[in-house]
Amino acid sequence: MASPSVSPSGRQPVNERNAARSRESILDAAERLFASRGYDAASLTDVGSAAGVSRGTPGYFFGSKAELWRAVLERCFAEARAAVLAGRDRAMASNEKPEVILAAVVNDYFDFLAERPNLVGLMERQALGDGPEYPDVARAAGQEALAAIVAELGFDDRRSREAAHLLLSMVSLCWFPMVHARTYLPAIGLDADAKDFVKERKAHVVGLILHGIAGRLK
Amino acid sequence: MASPSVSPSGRQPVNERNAARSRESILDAAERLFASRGYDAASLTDVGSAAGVSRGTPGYFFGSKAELWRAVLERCFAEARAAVLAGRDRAMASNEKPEVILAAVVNDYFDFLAERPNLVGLMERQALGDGPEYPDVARAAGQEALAAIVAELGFDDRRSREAAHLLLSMVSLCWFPMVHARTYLPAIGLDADAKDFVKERKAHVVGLILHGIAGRLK
DNA sequence: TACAGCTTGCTGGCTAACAAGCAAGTTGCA
DNA sequence: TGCAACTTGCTTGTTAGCCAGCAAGCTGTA
Repeated sequence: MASPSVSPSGRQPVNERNAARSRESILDAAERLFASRGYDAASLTDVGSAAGVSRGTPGYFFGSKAELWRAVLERCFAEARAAVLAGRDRAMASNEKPEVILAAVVNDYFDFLAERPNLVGLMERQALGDGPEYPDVARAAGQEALAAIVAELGFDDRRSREAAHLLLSMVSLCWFPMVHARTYLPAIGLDADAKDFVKERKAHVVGLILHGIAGRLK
Repeated sequence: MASPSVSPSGRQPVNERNAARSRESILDAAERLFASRGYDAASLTDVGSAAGVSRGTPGYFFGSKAELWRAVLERCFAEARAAVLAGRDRAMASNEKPEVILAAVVNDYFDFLAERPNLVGLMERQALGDGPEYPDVARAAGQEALAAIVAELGFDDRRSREAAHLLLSMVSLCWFPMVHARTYLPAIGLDADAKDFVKERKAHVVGLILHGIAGRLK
């Protein structure tokens, strides 16, 4: 764990107490363990020791395992939502053509997912019904992403359904290879770790999306 | 459970013993429970009672929970592989143009997944590292699907990589909406159960794929 | 044909491990 | 000193796996 900071007196506090820091450590550890092992297989004992606190501390701060799960999901999806909003603002400010923006969105989303394996794992597990259900937790990010796409493509209400399909396709294309990087990809001869796989994949996906909507913009 | 068959004497045997039938019942129950609840959350007691046998019987036939998991995966992927081979043969025999065949493949794959939620759940869980790892189990089906696509599109060796990306895209587009039908789809205003969602979605995916490869065949 | 002897299918009791949650105790800090 | 921030012991429940045993029914023999 992180080495304890030196107190003003210069002495090393052996058991420094810091509720905020402990909470965050627990959330971090739980996020990692829930995402990688799943709700059942990640015990509160594991979470505690990964967070550098005792077995009982996760329960002390979060009340129950189910509440800890919820807190992890909420923090994670809040981050995803913030990323969507940031991406939207960047796109709106850029004054580029929709094609260029879509390509950038695919690019950024790919990188975003690659940097956040925990988010991918958690959402995946939630979709599979792992852990207590909190069905509303992904809604805000989805709605905002959809609104951003609709606005960006200049679609009217009648075609927002088309935008939803397009968004779903983009997400599918970026998401699936992350989840199945160690199972399906090698089975068809692709190596997610190869030097230029990501670049190659991005190009392929951008190509599909742009050809797919060619002539249907505005 | 299935009603016991009538013995030659006409009497109903109370405890009909039938190893083959018990094995299949256990595999069926385990497939369902592993897929829906995950490896840890599905206990051997649950499997036994869902299969109409005692708590100890799954262990008797399969040795351990890990072995049962493997047996379930193997049966499931064997079925998937058979479906790939059947689809390939149908396509080869049809003499249709590649575009038509690709559209049919998307169509059939969509329906195949919709009819086999257990396969989807199991492969998803395997990708997430749930249960003991058997990394080789999906390989045969993937290889054969890839070979079929390459042959069908008339790609040479140099372009088999392109075919792999195309296959990956098709699978991603069909797969993701199945897994996230109750989470992501409603978040972007789509309803997987709506009357014509499937038709609409198929059309969208076929459109993407065909536009994406337009002018790159042969 | 009958029946002893054996195999095989299946059950359920037992155990050791480990889980979550609670409550009582301890320690550092304002 | 008082309270918040923890830890530790305990209870209760659940699990996988082992094992002894029972019963169905086959097989060889007379």
